[in-house]
Amino acid sequence: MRQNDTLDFVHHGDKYFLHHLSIDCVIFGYHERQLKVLLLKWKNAEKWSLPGGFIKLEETLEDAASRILTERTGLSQLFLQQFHTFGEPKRSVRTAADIAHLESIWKTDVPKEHWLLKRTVSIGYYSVTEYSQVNPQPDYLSDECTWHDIHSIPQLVFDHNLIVTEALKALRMQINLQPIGYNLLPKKFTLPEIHDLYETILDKKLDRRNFPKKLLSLGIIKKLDEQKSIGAHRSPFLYKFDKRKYDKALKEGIVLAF
Amino acid sequence: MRQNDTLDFVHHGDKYFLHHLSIDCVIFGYHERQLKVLLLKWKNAEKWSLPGGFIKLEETLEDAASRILTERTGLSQLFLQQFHTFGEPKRSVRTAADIAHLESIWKTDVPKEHWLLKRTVSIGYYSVTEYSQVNPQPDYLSDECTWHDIHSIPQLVFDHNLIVTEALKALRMQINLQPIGYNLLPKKFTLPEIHDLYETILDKKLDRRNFPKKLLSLGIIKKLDEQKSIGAHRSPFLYKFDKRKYDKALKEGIVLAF
DNA sequence: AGTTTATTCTGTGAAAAATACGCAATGGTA
DNA sequence: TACCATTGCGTATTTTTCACAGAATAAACT
Repeated sequence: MRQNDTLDFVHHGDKYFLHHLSIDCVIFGYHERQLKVLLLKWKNAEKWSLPGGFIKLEETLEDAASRILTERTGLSQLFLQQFHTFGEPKRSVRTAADIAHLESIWKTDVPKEHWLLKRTVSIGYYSVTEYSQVNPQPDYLSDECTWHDIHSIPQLVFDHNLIVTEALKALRMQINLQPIGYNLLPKKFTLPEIHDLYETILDKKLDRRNFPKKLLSLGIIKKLDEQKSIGAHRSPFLYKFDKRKYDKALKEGIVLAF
Repeated sequence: MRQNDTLDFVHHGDKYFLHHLSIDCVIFGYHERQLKVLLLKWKNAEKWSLPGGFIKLEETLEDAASRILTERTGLSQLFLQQFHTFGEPKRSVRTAADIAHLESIWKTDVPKEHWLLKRTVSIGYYSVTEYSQVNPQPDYLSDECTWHDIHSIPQLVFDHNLIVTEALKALRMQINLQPIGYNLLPKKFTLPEIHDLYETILDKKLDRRNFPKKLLSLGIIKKLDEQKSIGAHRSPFLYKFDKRKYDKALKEGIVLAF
């Protein structure tokens, strides 16, 4: 089955997919002050890569990104954001195939003008998710599918290290223009929790006293009368997002300038 | 000659260019409080379009964007910035060809799987230039090549109206993170001149008295001892960019928050 | 067992800095 | 001397910075 899938993809993929184009997804995972990236390890290869794939002939770019992500990792319903398109001439799927388990297929008979040997331009998407509850599943092309800390990313195939760097840059810029956290925090959360989230993503200290003021004055978060017990310390108040104002800020943009 | 070029492009372009991919450039032109966009009018057609073209097999995306721009408009050496990739499934060059002077070629014999009929994903680039000294020249595919005020852009082919809107959004966001003006103003300029530039691009009022403070405190511009004569009015002081700090801000980013 | 002390985290108010804005001063021309 | 765009000044308002008081619990002590 799986071997047939692979053969079909290699030999007939050119009829289903746009040539020269691919999509790569940088999925950031957040949990308890840690920011990670989801990487796949190809079968019989030592190098890691981003989840990626091709675009069907009659599919929007967003749909393709979403489908690829689900196929490769089992994750779905993520908010994906396009951030840059990478197209150095030397990029091609061949390099990948060389180190993957497709090797045996190539060795037998590979026409010089095969679609997978062509130069490939890749459109980059990123997303952020809470990773503690999620259990990503590798597909038939991959051995492993695991989270890697943003500070210790291994060497990746092609220009994928560059893609991760650029995605992180885009995410950090985006955070100043759109709210974040609705999908990353529990329904009710404390100020330290959302504060930690922002500090981790931006990788810098944010003043504990000023931080809530902006979000509160914009009405994006609201204070509740409840408090959370956190053991041997003063109980922090709980907050929740004001979904209407949150969505409005998401749509129209804001200037947080953290 | 020109007809031969066209025929060669239509019949053999598939051997020189990446399929399914194109580049569109939004060139903003600034002059005396006016922001315009450079548009081409195709021969024998009433609709306007952005300058665009295809990517050669062994060419970086940036080189392609730069080459396309020079070929279509005669402009060169512009700083181009990639901002988004557009790929709705219905996009194809065919729609364009239908209304262009290539019509006659299509009518005779056009194979269903011709490369120009395929779905096309377009990578968007933008730039800003001083347009008063520039005289854009249409190429052999176009009748006209003229500047259109940002507030009265005609109906464009495909999704080009959307591309212009998105480019403008990206430019306005970019302005808050990087300095602008080095290529748009004379070596020595007055505060009102650079003030007008920012107001025009952002399309909103900026306080006349506080505006210079940010640029001066960041050291990006420096006051000179000279003044400029502007007729029957008080002579404004001249300023110049501090190229080192300007380039540093360009590279590392700043937060202007206008 | 009850009380005190120590620790660690949350929460706010007051001072400083930056920004907004009205208004007056400047300088060049007619 | 009237005009007008540019410039500078002074005060009101907002935003940012910063330090200490308060709360909750565990451990130590009597």
